[in-house]
Amino acid sequence: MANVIDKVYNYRELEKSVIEEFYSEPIKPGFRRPTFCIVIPPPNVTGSLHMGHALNSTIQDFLIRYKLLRGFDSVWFIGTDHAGIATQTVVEKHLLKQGIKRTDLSKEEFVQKIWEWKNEYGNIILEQFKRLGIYADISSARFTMDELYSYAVKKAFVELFNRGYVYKGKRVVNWCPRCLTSLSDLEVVHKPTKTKLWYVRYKLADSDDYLVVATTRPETIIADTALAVNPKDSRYLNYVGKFVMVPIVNRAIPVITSDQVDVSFGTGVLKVTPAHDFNDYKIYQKHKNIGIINIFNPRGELVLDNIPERENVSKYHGMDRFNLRENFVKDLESLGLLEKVEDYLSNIGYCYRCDTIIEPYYSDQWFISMRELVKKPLELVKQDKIKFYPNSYKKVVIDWYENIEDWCVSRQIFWGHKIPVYTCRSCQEMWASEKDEYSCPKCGSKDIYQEEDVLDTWFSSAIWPFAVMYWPDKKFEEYKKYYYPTDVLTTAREIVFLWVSRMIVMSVFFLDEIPFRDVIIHAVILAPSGKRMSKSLGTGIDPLELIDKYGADAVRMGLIIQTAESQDVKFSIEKIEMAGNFINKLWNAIRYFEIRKNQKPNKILDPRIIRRINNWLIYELTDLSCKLENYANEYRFFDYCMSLYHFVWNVFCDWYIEFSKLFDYSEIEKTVDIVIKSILLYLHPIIPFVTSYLYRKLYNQDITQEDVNRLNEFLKREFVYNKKDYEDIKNLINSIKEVRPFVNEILQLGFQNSVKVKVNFQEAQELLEIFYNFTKTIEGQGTKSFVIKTNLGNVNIYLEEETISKYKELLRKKMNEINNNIRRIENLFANKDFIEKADKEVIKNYSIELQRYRDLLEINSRILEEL
RNA sequence: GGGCGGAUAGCUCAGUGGUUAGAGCGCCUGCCUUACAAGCAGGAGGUCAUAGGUUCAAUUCCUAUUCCGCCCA
Repeated sequence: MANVIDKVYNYRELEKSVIEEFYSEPIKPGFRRPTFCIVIPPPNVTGSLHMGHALNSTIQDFLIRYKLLRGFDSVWFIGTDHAGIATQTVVEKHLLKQGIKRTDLSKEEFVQKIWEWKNEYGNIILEQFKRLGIYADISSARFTMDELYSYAVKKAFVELFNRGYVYKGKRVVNWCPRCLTSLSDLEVVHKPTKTKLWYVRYKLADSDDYLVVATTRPETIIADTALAVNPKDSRYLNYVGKFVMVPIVNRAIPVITSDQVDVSFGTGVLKVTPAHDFNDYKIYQKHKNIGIINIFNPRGELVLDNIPERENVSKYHGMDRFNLRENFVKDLESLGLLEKVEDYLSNIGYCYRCDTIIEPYYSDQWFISMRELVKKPLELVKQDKIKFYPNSYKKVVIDWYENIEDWCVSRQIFWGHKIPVYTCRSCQEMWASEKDEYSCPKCGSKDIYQEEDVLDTWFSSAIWPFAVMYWPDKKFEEYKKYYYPTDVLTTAREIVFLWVSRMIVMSVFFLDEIPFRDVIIHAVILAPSGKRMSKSLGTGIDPLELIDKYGADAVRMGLIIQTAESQDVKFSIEKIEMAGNFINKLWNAIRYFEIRKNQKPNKILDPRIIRRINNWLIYELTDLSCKLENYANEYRFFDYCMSLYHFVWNVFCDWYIEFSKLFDYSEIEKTVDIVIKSILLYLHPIIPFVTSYLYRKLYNQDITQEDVNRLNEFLKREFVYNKKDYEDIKNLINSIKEVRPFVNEILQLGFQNSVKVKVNFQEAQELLEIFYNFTKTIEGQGTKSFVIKTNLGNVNIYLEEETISKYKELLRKKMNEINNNIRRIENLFANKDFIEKADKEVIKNYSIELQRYRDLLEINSRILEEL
């Protein structure tokens, strides 16, 4: 029979053919129990596969395939996110390359362009997922703006609106003057930024005295409506209630008190600019009489309309924030109102999409009132109804819920779900509806309009786990029965608040049910330099290139073995190579047995020995499978991989295969078969391509149809575990390992092919032949020898005359070590406290150890004398 | 400012209150030994960040410090 395994493991061809097999038929939900279900964190529709996706998807696919092989109806819901601002920005840039500016197009035309772009490029990332081999029905991927999903979003909003959780209000929000939209707190990235602290004089209205204010934003002086000092600050108490004149503007503003003023910052006097600063806005809410003046338009340029003293600042009209700052400071200086300027490191907020400095901006926005909504989720998380891996995120989420702020959900961009709120121009009635509306339900007027703002992308993703199962359609009921709540959510830490915690809120609100039982927060893979991987910084590493170079299996396994728990790791290509080498090893091990089927060894030992060895291997396998199950259940993917790695390489290949070379194939066949089947099944969640391929080749079966539980039952039924065999073979291996270095050295000194030994394995005499074979030793005696004491018995190694002096040296060194160990343990025993307080088990172990060392010392010193 | 995590071999990372702290890569020695040179057999290499404390025993637990990273305000 011809060998079925190629000599060379060629991942390219192999993976190409297996991909076709994987996706030849859609993978459909089975609606049968037991089920296992995951929803994917939907990647942005603009995205292309990056390292985060690769790791995240590998983990999810691991779980999906692992459960699949354990008889579960394993379902993975996938899809993409419309990613409002992100997509709009990408398409804007795309159009700009063609010479089209956003402002050249009407809103409708622009949205049309985005759809065109989405239809052309939007599925790229899903196709890329195939390269990773994910076990999911890509053909039925959802999109957060597909028709049904959009309906779900509207339905959700309307429900919240009708139950009083939505309100519209004028507030200071984070505003991006480039994207021209508000942002939620979570969409603002704070970065320490070098700037200056300007010390500005504010003259009192009724005297020449003045107060000095330190500010990082002198341009907003124009919008000042008060100065504030801390009520405990005795320096300024007699100024409280007086008025000062805003420099240049010449507006009289009061000096007020506020606990929020930090006495140690600057001069301890704060300028209050409610429309352009969050803290100042808070002060304003308690002192509404001071007023609020918005001086910027949405692009962050000065407009005069709201400024009562507009004639005093008309020269600045139209200047943007930074230009205004420069000019304003210059004028302050020339007027002698600038006392000093200091360098200052300030934590400044930037737009997470375009990196523009955020402007706090007073504007009309829609909010979801969160305080009530998080109450139940908070309890559920506290009670561990949802578990976090690692557990430390539990506290993080709890803290966030406990300090929750209302959620600004309106965005002034074009791409997204329009807020489904309508207003009647005739009677001012305002209502929300998931259907298109044409007339006022109250007065019947047709003169109505819908809100122009769209919803925060994260609003639509917050309902993802159930919307993806067709909520609120009737179909959802059936899905819910089988797949809700989902089992695991796997995601990156950066969206724990943006997404994870909000999904819990929405799921509990709409379904009175948690969305998932477990949340895995995986590591962040940094560039080798330790910096964040980023395309714009050029620090990104493209997983697709890695797949081309090393194969998807190696990439998957390589990613898993470099990320244990959630500690961030620097990407190491060595781990990918390590995985590649491992797969090659596996390939060749399996190939070896294919070859052995038709080949007899030169030398055949007593079959009783290999039967013991078989038992040892089965014992190791059983032990392994217990460990693997625990690791998988605890999401310890690293440990899962590495224990398989060591079993395959250091147990199966290094020892079993080498042993097997001395025995007839008929003696190993049954054991080899079950071991190979097992390791292929266990490895399949990590390296699906090569395992699918080999399984088909060896057994002409689809590995995904197999069941680990059945295999384990078969193993229990057909094989015996024999602890004695296990321990003897283990000891044999250890004794070989102990003797080898010495033999190795002796052989390198002389011209012998083997070293003479006298071995005393009293209880395992039949293993001697193996021992000789594996240590390059022969049974025989000389005059001088030294002893190596192993768990199986003593081994005397005989020396040639010319090597003795070298070995004396070695022996002395060895005895020195032994002496040190003896002394260490003797000291321990001399300690009364130790004898009294240490565990008896520990003391016993130490005394056994001590005896061993003493025996060893005795033998060695005798040899030293005799040599 | 508040919170969290990290510091272990040259590099990237595991791990542990109790024998001699491990892996991969790199390095050194010897091998193309009939599955695999993507390999085999060996070897060198560690004050487990620093200082205290708890303990019979600390790299492991506690406290402080330093450095690095992240999150929140």
